[in-house]
Amino acid sequence: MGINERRERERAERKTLIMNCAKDLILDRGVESLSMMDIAQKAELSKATLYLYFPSKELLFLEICNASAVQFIEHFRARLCTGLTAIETIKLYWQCYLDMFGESDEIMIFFKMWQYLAPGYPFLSLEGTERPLMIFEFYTAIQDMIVQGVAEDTFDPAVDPAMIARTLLSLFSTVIANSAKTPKTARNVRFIVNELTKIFQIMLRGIIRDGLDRSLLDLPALPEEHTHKTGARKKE
Amino acid sequence: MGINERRERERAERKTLIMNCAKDLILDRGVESLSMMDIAQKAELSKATLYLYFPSKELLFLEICNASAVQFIEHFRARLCTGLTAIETIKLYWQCYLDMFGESDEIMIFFKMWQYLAPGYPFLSLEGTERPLMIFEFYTAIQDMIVQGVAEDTFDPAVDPAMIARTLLSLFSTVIANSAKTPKTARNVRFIVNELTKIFQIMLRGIIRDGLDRSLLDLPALPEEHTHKTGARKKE
Amino acid sequence: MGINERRERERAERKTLIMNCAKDLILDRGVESLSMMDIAQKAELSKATLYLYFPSKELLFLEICNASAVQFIEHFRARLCTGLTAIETIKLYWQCYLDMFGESDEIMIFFKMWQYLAPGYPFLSLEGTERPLMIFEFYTAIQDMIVQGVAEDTFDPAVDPAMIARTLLSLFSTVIANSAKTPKTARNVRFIVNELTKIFQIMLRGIIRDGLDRSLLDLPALPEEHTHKTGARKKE
Amino acid sequence: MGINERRERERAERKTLIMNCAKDLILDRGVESLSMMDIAQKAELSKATLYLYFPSKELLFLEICNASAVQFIEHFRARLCTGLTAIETIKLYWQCYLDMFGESDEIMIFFKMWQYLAPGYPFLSLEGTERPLMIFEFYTAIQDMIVQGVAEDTFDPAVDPAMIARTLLSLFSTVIANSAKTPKTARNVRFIVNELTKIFQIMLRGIIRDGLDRSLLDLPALPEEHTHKTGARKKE
DNA sequence: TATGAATGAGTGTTCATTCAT
DNA sequence: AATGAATGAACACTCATTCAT
Repeated sequence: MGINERRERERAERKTLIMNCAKDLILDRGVESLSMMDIAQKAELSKATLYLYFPSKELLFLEICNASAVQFIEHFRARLCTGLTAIETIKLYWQCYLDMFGESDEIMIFFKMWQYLAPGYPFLSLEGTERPLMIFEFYTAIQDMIVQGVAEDTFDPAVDPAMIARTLLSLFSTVIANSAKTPKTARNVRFIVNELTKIFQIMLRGIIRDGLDRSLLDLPALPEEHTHKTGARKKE
Repeated sequence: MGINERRERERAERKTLIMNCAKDLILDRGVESLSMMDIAQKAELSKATLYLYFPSKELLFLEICNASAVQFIEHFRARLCTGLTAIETIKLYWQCYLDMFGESDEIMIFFKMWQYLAPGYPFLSLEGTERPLMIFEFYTAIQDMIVQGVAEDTFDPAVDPAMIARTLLSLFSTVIANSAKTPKTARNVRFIVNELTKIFQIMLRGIIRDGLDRSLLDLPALPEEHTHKTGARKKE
Repeated sequence: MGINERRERERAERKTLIMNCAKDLILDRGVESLSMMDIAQKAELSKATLYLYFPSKELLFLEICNASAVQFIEHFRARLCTGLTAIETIKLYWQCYLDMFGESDEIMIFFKMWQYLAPGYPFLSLEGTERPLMIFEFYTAIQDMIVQGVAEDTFDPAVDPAMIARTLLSLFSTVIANSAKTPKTARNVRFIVNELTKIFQIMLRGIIRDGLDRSLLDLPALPEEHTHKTGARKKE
Repeated sequence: MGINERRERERAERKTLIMNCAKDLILDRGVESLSMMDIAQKAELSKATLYLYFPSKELLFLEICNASAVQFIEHFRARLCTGLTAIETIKLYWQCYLDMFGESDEIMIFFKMWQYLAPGYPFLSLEGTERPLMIFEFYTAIQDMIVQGVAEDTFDPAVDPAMIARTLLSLFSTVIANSAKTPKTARNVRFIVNELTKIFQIMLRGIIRDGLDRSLLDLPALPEEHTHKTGARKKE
């Protein structure tokens, strides 16, 4: 069986290689204008070889999107512990966003891909899609926190947790995907993160139960020393 | 002179025909995959004929976008009167959205086009674009209202009006453009409008000055009799 | 009959107008890239109207070519008088070239058109062409002079007059048509004329009968005062 | 390594196939009206395949032109030896033209391509062209010979070598390119060659130093047995 | 397993020509 | 007589996908 295992490992490595090349190109030049030939050239493979690992361009893209989503979700789950209040969980979730955004480009790739592959999601066809998108995890995680917050009497009981989850995700998606459009040198991580934080905070204030102290919701700010970090992915 | 007038009228009608065909296709299948040949076929014209009315695909698209923007802005301006408080103006602005959204597809087309033509706007390159996009009007209108609200001591003085305007516009854009992706038959105008209303209300609650009564911000709901109306554009 | 005459006169005027517009455009931008729409716009007529006066683009061009040829030939014939030796006639012919080249753009238009319409002529298909090109007149005129020169014992009896005529015409054509490719401001009439004169003189020296004094063949040089004149056609 | 070599050989063969198809079409119907689709059809390939071998139409044409130029220049250089007088070198150069013209169509293709790619050259923009055209070699070779002839006191010191080179090249170009326009069956190689020879001889006589014996310049004639050969390229 | 080669179906755009009015 | 409108056929070029080797 050793030989089969090695085969599978090598196959996985090749897949990862291809996906990483595609990711680099997505960051550089966007999803729309990305062709299979571009990816093949970057990976120093032939176009035909790409099709040995991915049955189509669409599915390659989908896998990239999911892989990035998994990275975030695992990052989040690794830090999640039991016994947290809704507010604490939300703050943790938020901190994970900031971590990922400051330290790697996976979040950007995820949102760019998502907007390309399922632009309407999650505002529509939540149930209709047959594609196994990890996006669902992002969505339910937020939703669960809101539900918990309502149960804990922190959030206005009139809020619709599903809608809040959709809206927050959409906002994050828009802000982050757009920030990816600025050239790397000019992209100001700190600015984006602050923008996101403010929006998030406004949304939370908007759903807090009447009478509670708003300062409960103050979110962690990006530590000063992250300002100059623009992402971990190395460029050749 | 009668003949020249008729000619001009017919020409304008033909332009409108082409733009309407393009709009229908945009609503059906999105902007990205829309080709000049598709439009020509829909309009039952030759591709070359399109070029008699629009010098390029880009300018055809821009004209569609602007025409839709103008429709909204005129609708809004016609209802705008002096002496309104910020909150009243915001409610009016909002009502105009609802009117347009319930009665025609122009808002949808506008937001789809916008996302295609200036995808990062207004989150980036506010000043950088040299294209005379009506989008700017949408943006400044919201911003002005927030500024007025801060001045009137209705909104939290800590808010950044430009950021709020960006965020609101982005939310409207995302929700509406995405709602356009659902098949016509299934699209539930009432659902979308309620969604938008709730989001807007949450955002406003999030920026209201501490201590003010939130019910000040209650927005007009879509009247019951609009529920079954799904848009004025006829489909062949 | 007066009304018919006026009609015909007006028709001729319109034809001339169209041809002049085409000529201007040929001088400016060359023959290859010249479209019927360009001509129509310049003439402030519709494309369809052009077809009332010329059955096709090709025949319009042909007529322009012939008209320019006629201008030169008439210029030459008006100055031709009986009793001239071959050398004298050649010098006269030459002087007419210089006149036309210095004073109007007809020669340029003619050669440009010629190269476009019948690029191989007269090196080939002298007899094969069914198109009534005035080019033939240019050719036979030179040929006749060479024949006369041989008869008068000025030129080497071994020369083939037809071939000399073909070659000279080809040289003039190449030099002049190419000179038209330089931008108007830079075009140095004097340079071109001197170039042509030297080439012509070399050809004549090459065919003079052995033993005759070469200085017989010295050609008139362009008078100094023509240097700054670059053509009579006015530009709007 | 054998497989790579074979691949490269096959690729070169396919390139040659495409170029040869293009050449045939150029000979048949000229450069101006030649489209990529024509070439693809002739080569029994798809249009897209052509782009696997040549990045653009322009570069395909340029390569054809240069390849033909290289053929001539190599033919000439292979025969060039040191210690020749200017007259001898000129005669050799000439003989090489005749060889090529009698035995293959490369000269024709070269001149046709040249007129298409750099129509004014060398009469204008000698220095302005940034395209690495082999044409330059043709030109300087002739110029050098004239300079040498003047130095050796064979040619009239008043001649301008650059101008003579321009003129001769233009003549060759015109005659040969034009001769390519006659239908293959009718094209009389002998006639063209004799024509060229006479013209060349006349030009040389026109610039020989006064007093020298003209018979010095007698050029080699095409051997009788070449008369019926009309070119080596086979037609399907 | 990997790939070079190939291609069909497209893209936006241009233009000489026709025809109803 | 004049023209606005229309178009078919063409153009150079691209790209996701297939297949023989």
